[in-house]
This record gives sequence, structure tokens and C-alpha cells, in this order.
Amino acid sequence: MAIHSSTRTDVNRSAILARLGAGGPASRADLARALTLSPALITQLVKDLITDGLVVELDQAPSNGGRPARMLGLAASAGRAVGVKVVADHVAFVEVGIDGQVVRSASTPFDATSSTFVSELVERIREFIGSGSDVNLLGLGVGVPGSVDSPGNGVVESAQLGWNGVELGDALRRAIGLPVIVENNVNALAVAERLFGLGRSHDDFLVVTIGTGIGAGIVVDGSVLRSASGGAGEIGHIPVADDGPRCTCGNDGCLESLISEAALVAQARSAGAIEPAAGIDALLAAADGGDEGALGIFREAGRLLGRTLAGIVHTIDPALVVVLGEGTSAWRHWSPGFEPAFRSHLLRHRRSIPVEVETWQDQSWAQGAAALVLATPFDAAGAGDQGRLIRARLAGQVATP
Amino acid sequence: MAIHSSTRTDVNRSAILARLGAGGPASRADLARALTLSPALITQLVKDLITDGLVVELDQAPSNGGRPARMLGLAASAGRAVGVKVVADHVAFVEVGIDGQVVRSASTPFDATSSTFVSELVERIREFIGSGSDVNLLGLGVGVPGSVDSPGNGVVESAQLGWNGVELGDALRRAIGLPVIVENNVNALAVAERLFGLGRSHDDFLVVTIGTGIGAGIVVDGSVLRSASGGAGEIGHIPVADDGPRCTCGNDGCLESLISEAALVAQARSAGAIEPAAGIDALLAAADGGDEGALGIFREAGRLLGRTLAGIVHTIDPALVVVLGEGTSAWRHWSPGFEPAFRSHLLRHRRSIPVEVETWQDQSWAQGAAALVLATPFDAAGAGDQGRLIRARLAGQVATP
DNA sequence: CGCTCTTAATTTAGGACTAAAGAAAGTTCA
DNA sequence: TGAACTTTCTTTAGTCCTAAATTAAGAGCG
Repeated sequence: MAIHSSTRTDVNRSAILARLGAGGPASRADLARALTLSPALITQLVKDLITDGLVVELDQAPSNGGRPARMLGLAASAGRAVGVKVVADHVAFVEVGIDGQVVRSASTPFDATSSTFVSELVERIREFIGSGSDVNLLGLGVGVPGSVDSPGNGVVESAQLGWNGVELGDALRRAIGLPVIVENNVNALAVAERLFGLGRSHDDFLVVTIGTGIGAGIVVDGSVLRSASGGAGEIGHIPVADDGPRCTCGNDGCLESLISEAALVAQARSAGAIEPAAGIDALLAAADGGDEGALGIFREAGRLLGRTLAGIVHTIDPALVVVLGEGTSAWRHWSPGFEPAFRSHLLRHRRSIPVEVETWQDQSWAQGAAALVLATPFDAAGAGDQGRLIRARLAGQVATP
Repeated sequence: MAIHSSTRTDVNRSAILARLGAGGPASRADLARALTLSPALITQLVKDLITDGLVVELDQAPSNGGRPARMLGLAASAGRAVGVKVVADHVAFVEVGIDGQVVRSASTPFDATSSTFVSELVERIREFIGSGSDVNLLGLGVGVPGSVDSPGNGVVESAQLGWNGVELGDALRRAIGLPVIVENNVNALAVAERLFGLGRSHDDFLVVTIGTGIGAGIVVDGSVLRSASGGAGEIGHIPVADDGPRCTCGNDGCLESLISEAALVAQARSAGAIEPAAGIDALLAAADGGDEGALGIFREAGRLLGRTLAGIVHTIDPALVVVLGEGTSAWRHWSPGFEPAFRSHLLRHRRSIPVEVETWQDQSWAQGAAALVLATPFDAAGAGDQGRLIRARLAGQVATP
């Protein structure tokens, strides 16, 4: 019932700005409908935002049969976000506008297992922020492989990084002086899909990543599912074989132990489909060249993924599946195994569910992280104190000449 | 942001009443905390509810070190709900108070495949309601096996009942003249668990039913997951065997095709563990008598259920699993297969997740249905127009002498 | 026994928001 | 070409709710 986390005015002002960013120019009537606020309130809020130099009136739209609408757009200075993606051996950065457009990006080496990894990360982040222009930064979004207690707090458990109870959020807040949102990197991708991608027109969809790891971001009723301890979406550890290979998690027969990039490479090496020192690029090249062993490895991976995703579709009933991650570069070889396995295990009325594979770039992970900041204006109570600070920074701006 | 479905006063009054029903007596300060409303507003609303005869002041609680609280309780006349559970061959009814306590119940034969099933159902419901006392009925909750487009609308797809696009909600509203909420019966059980059961202290948990069918109700952030078309939780159709038996849905190797009651009976007959005309009761008796074939069938069912639920726990990350349904009477035989399979396929930090098996009665399904009505005061926008009507009926009562 | 502290409940002033009415600016049609 | 209608935007009056201040009623302690 009550909104505690921000003043209501901050919530509304930041929602208007974020909506103009994510959705493009809109009229007052559009904003009232989209944000379910009365036209009277929108008029008041927009008047103040225009006075504060954050919103500008654009051309009039053609009439819809009545008074023509006056379109509104964002002023150029309306704030930016930085996204950081952390993996074991490097860190990627992007700086984006409120519309999600990438202004600049960078990537630097990094050792997540070093005993001074936090201060090294802080240094890298300071360098990236310091080399940007003097535009208002709303906050920092950080995506990590692993689970996070809550995005507004940011305590990380990550086997891949070797981190156990690392208070990353607090450390970065203290060192950088910006609001910081920390989230699992696949969940961050799902947030980005919801805001800027194919998920914009769906309240319920599934993001699946293939590549180094196998993971899922589950969007339900417009929000990413985190559940009890922030660990929803760990589909890589769904058991799919009773006596399958040993997984990095210690169990046997997890999906990931069979279809992660490392697993495919290991199978290919064992089968002689590639040289013992070759990697995934060689496997893809072999499959492209028609090698039956390589094709079979990808087909079987697709089959296992398809069957497993069919079960997930029955469990959570999404309207769309989006496939992302480094592994998508090989999707043409996964698909022959994936499609029949997936659709034949779906109930009849679900067999036409769309599965979309999007164009992947390494900076996509960092864009996902940045989206964590950009999404907070849409959730009045979301991300606790950090969310409130971000909304205040977005809503409280006054443009300087 | 804006609440459209009820006047705010109705939302708040009905929330206070429902909270006193579900949670028992509480002070004004307790209500303010539980409902996240200001103490000032609670004082105003409670004053009116006392004047209207719906709430009574009880004894003072012992002091917590400050001013002793004045406890509040429900007046006896504060409204009831009727729950109806429909299966292929009978209908079960309960009438419950706002606290969920069963006031009376009934069960009658019914033919879901009859061409006049709607009017037969209407007749049964009228008989049950007509034989009750003259207390204010807030609404009718109906649980069905199958999927429902939305609880406030109530269009049913059910293979088990042979219903396809049946506009049950509209038909019942027209004929009975009460607000009607229709939902999948396992989802209804999850609502009841959230309100009155083990789920009261959890925002994220999983309800699993074993018996005639295998289903799940998934509670996330305090609400039951429905997703895109209301079909979340159909875990019975998760594929668990590549070339398993043919399922009633037409696919092969679904979980349900291996561990539903009918599947267990078929396996037992094939194995000679029971007579060809015997049923589940004979299988349970044989297992209780130490028959190895019978024990093996239950153990294998438990193993498959355990492995599948481990996958679901990784996908949605619940804090608790509650097992319900007719099949729980045999849980002692499922458990030896279930427990090792379940826990060995969980990530290390999840291995201690509690799995609770609750006492089951056939009227539990109908209690779940009644809970659909009782839950609506807690969701300001929930169940559309039906929710608004229920809240208005609860909030708008004035007790007559 | 009286003072201080804590917690509960109430009152007050003011902010936030909406429903409804009205004004503005088009399109359509006779 | 002017009236009627539609859609957008603005203004007004009132409702709903909270933060803060105040009052009430206990426990604890010297």
C-alpha cells in the first residue's frame, strides 16, 4: 500500500523520465496511460520537468480525431548509467543514456581470484568513470556470475569467481560514491530485455543463456524472478542424466555438465572431432565444415537444452523464450537438435511458443548491468535505498546552462 | 501507482478485516505494521469499523514496555465464503469464515461430461448456499483441474473434465448473483497455504500435489505465479524419460505418465504386485505389508519426483516445499526414493530446504477454492471486477441487530 | 512514590493525487 | 462554413493519506 522508498514526487518524476528514455517521445496523455496516473498529475509533473530543463516539448503529433497531442522528449543532459560485467579474467564497461544507447565502452584484464580483487575493481571502475564526460551519472550496475542476496545490498556468492559472501555492493558504494545495484548477470540481461528488447511487449518471458555457463532470467508479471534467496534461474544445475558427468558444482548429470562450452569442447576432444588443444572456435569451424562428429555434439546439446526448456515452459508458462550468450554464434548447429526436442515435449497449445535468438556482443553483458540502474524508476519500491537514491538523482536534476 | 479496482477505503477496510481473520486478533499498531499503513489511518478506519459493528475491541495486551495495546477482533457476523471443487464425477463444497475455519461442508455426485453440466453445477451450488444460514456471503471460489484464463474472468480449459473454453465464471455469476473467482485447483491450494498454512511465513514456496494428477502451485513474492496464460505449475508434463509411456496429454515420457495414481496402478498390475482389478488402496496395502514389488514402485515414483523437484528448486528457488494431495497417504513409501534423489541433485546450499507433507482431506480442495475469495482483500488490484466486488462486500457491511 | 522511558493511540496540518468540469484544437459531415 | 464530435490538456474541488506532534498508559528504577 504505502510507498516508503522514495518521495512520491521522485517516483513519478523519475518514472516519466525513464519512460521517455525507454519508450521514446510520448504525449502527456500517453504518459498518463502508460504510468496509470491521472492526466492532471502528469500535467503538473511535466510542467515542472520542463521548467527544470529535463524534458522538452517536441512537434505536435497528427490528430487522432481530437486535439492533436504535443509530444515530449528528453533533454540531452538527462542522466546516464554505467554497467560493469565481471568475469574471472576481465571486466567490461559501458556507459549508456537513459534510452539504453551505448555512449562508450571499454574492457580491461582483471583477476577475480587475486587477494586484492576489490581494490583492483574499484581502480578499474574509477578509471572508466574518470575518462567520461561530466554528465550526471545515476548509478552503477554490476553483473556477476553467481547469486546475489538482493540487488540493493549486493553480497555475492560465485563459484566461477571464487567469491563467497563478498560484500561487493558496500565496497563499491564506499569507494565510488554512487548508488550501486549488483545482480546476477543473466537476471541483468532479462532486465535489459524487458526494458529495451523483445520483452518490451511481454510481461512473462524467459531469457536463457548458453556459452560458458547455462542460465536463465525469468520475467514474471513484468519483474525478474529472484525468489527466496536470489537464486532463481540456475537452470544449469537441473539434473538431466542419472549418471552423467561430474559438474563444477560437485553433483552429477547437471545440464551444464553436458552442454556448457567446456563440456562440448571436452566431448569433441574425446571424440577426436577437434585437436586435443583446440577449443570451441575449432569445434564450430568443424561443424560448419560438415564434420559429423562436431554436428552430432551440437545436435545432442540442442536436444538436451530443448527437452529441459520444455519442462521449464510447463513450470512457469512464459509467452516467449529469448536465447542469448556467447553460444548463440553456434545456434544454427544447436537448432536441429533443439527444435524437435523442445516442441515435441510441449503440450499441444504451447508448441508454437516463439523462441528468439538475438544478436550477441560481449558488451551485451555490461549493457544488462547498466539496465539495472535504468529499470529502478519503474519499480517504486525496488532496490531499497539504492533505488531511492537513483530515483532521487534522476528526478532531482536541474539542468545547468 | 494508482489503484483502479476499488475505492481505497474499500481496499483498506477489507484488508483490516481479512488480516484479523487470517492472522487473529491484533492491535492498531500491529495492523499498521502488517498492512504498511500509517497509525493515523488505521485509527480512523478502525473507528468506523467498530461503529459499523464489524470489529470489536478485546482485552488489552500486556505492555511491551510502553502503552499496552488494545487488541481488536472480528465481530461474529463478518462475512463468509463458499468454496467449490469440481472433479469429473463429484463436487465438494465448504463454507468458511474469514478466518478460514470450516463452518459446514458437503459433497454431491456430478457428471462433468454431461451436456447440461453448467446448469447441474448451478443447481448444486444453489442447494448448498440455500441450506446455509443468512450470513453475508462475500463470494464463491471455484477450483478446477486445468487452466483458467484469469481468476476474475474464469474461462476454463480442462482435459480432465473435457471442457474447452467453458465460460464458467460468467455462467455462475449470472446464475448465482455472487462474485465468482475461478482458478486451477492446485493454485487455489497454494493460496490457502499462503493465507492459513505453512506458507504464512514465506513469500516464496512451492506446493506440489501427488495423486490423481501431479501439479504445482508456485508462490513468488507472496503471490501465486500464473504467468502468460494462467498455465504455470503444470509440472506433471515435464518430460523425464525419452521413450517413456504415453501421457494423457498425448506426449511421451511426462512425469505424470510415470507417477500419477493411474500410472502406479498400471505398473503394479503389470508387475503382478496387485490383482488386475485392484487399485491404489491395494497397492498401498501391499507396500504396507512389505511386498517388494509394491515398495519398488513407490520408491521409483519418489525417485522421479525427487529428481524433477530438484530441477524446479534450481529454477524458481523456493524457501519451502509443501506436498499435498491424495497421494500423501502413501508418502512413507515415496520418501525413501524421494529424499536421496531430491537432495543429491540439489546444489550444496539448498540441500536442507524443508519439505513438509501436510495432513490431507478431500475437503482441502474446496477449502483452497474458498481461500480464493478470502485472499482478494490482500491484493488491491487482484481479480479485477470480482475482486472489487468482494472487497466492497467485505468493507461495505454494516452489521444488523 | 515520582520521574524517566517506551510503546500505543490520537490529532493536526499539509502533501499528493484523482474525478469531474472546462478549455483547446483538431476532424467530420451536412 | 459552422456545428457536432473527439481527443488532449488544464483547472478546480475534494478525498485520501502521511509525518509530526501530542496525549495516554504502562514498566522500571532510584
